[in-house]
Amino acid sequence: MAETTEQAPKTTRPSRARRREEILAAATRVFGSKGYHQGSLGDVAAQVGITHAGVLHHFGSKDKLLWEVLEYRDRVDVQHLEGKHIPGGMDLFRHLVLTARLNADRRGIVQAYAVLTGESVTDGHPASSWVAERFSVLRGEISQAVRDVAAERDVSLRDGEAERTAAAVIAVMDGLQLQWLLDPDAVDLAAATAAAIESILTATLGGPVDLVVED
Amino acid sequence: MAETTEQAPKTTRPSRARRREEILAAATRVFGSKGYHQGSLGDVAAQVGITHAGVLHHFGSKDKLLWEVLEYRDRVDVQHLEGKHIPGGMDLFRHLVLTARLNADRRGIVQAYAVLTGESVTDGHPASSWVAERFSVLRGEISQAVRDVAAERDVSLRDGEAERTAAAVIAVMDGLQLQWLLDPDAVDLAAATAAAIESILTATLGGPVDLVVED
DNA sequence: CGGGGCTTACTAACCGGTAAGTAAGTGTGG
DNA sequence: CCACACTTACTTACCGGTTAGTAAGCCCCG
Repeated sequence: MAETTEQAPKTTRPSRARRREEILAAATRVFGSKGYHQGSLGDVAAQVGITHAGVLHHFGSKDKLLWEVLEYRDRVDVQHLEGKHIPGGMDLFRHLVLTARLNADRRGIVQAYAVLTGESVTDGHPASSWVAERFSVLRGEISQAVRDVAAERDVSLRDGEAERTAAAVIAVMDGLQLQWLLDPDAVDLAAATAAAIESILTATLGGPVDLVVED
Repeated sequence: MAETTEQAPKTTRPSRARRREEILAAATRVFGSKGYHQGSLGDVAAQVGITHAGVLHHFGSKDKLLWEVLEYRDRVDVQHLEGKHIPGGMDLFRHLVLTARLNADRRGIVQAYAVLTGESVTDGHPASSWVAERFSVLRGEISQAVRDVAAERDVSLRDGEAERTAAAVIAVMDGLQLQWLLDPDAVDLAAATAAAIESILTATLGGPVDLVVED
């Protein structure tokens, strides 16, 4: 594969920042398609046309690269929000449904998330605390939205019901992603996610909800 | 009879069947705690006090060992059914809730399932077809149960709604397991699973469902 | 002309799998 | 009832391949 290293394809060598971004994008693809343990620094390096030592030059170690990949994913994930901060109340659930719809065309990122999340359950995995923290934050945000909407509608919630609902919403999104990744024809990610969230919310709030999104 | 001491095999070598079972149990622990790629044959072998070549003597290759581990998990998983075949109709959902309750005390098996399922999303993973097949069968069984219960109640389902509901039920179970594994204090596996399934079914069937299980 | 970006070269650790040897059991014919 | 043939259950040794990480040096750009 490394034929002639001779060639100056670009006018200048990419700047440090740009090169790092290239590597992060490549690492996302590699870790997403092969997992963290099975995806090697050599694989990542090959995708940007350098050697694995070149990658280490920028990130120091594989673990540090993973951490930056995870932060990078977060950045990309909220990119379409375009500055507007993460919504609350019923808009949060519309945002989740919209995200699922967008995800149906971003298989790579979804796969990276699924693989790393599953892998993080293994003992001492470098991503486990990141994933756990992420779940915790998400549960907090979503359960707050549940409480807000319930208050708005004068619905009283049982003890811990907001948290249970939040966990269920996250769970159904992750679980559907998994099934969709393994068999895209068997599961319509956007439709199934919307229907499931609607079911869960309707049951919790005791009345119909409107998740229609137009944009 | 009097002469031939039908001795308990304490000092003798374990029989083939027993040894294989020992190795399968060890492999379940290893793959569950470290994943398939990261868990080595040496790890498995050490747990039964032999070398990695000894493990290969019994199973031929690491891939074949994994396959038998997956079947082994299935066997253990339905063990509590005690001969009675997998139920249908509303009993199937009660069975799922019961399984979740039992799983809360079988962390190892749940972890193995979660890790291998997540890993299976990677390209060319030896377990991917097994997991995909498993999801497919489960969706089929559960969607049939949904249709049966709907017919029983004279509820008409929209096109593909039974399948969507089935996918959501599986998804919420898997997703909650993931969150529970990463933070057992934050999620009550049994309660959250029961509540989520009840929500989804209630929405699909347009009326209350009874998931109470006693045994 | 200096330093960052990168390569080449190397190391030490593992990995799964194979081959060959060995000790212990099992079956059987005389 | 036992000797001999054969099988089973491993072990030790080794192979080729892959891995992350280190060290040192080259080269191009500003």
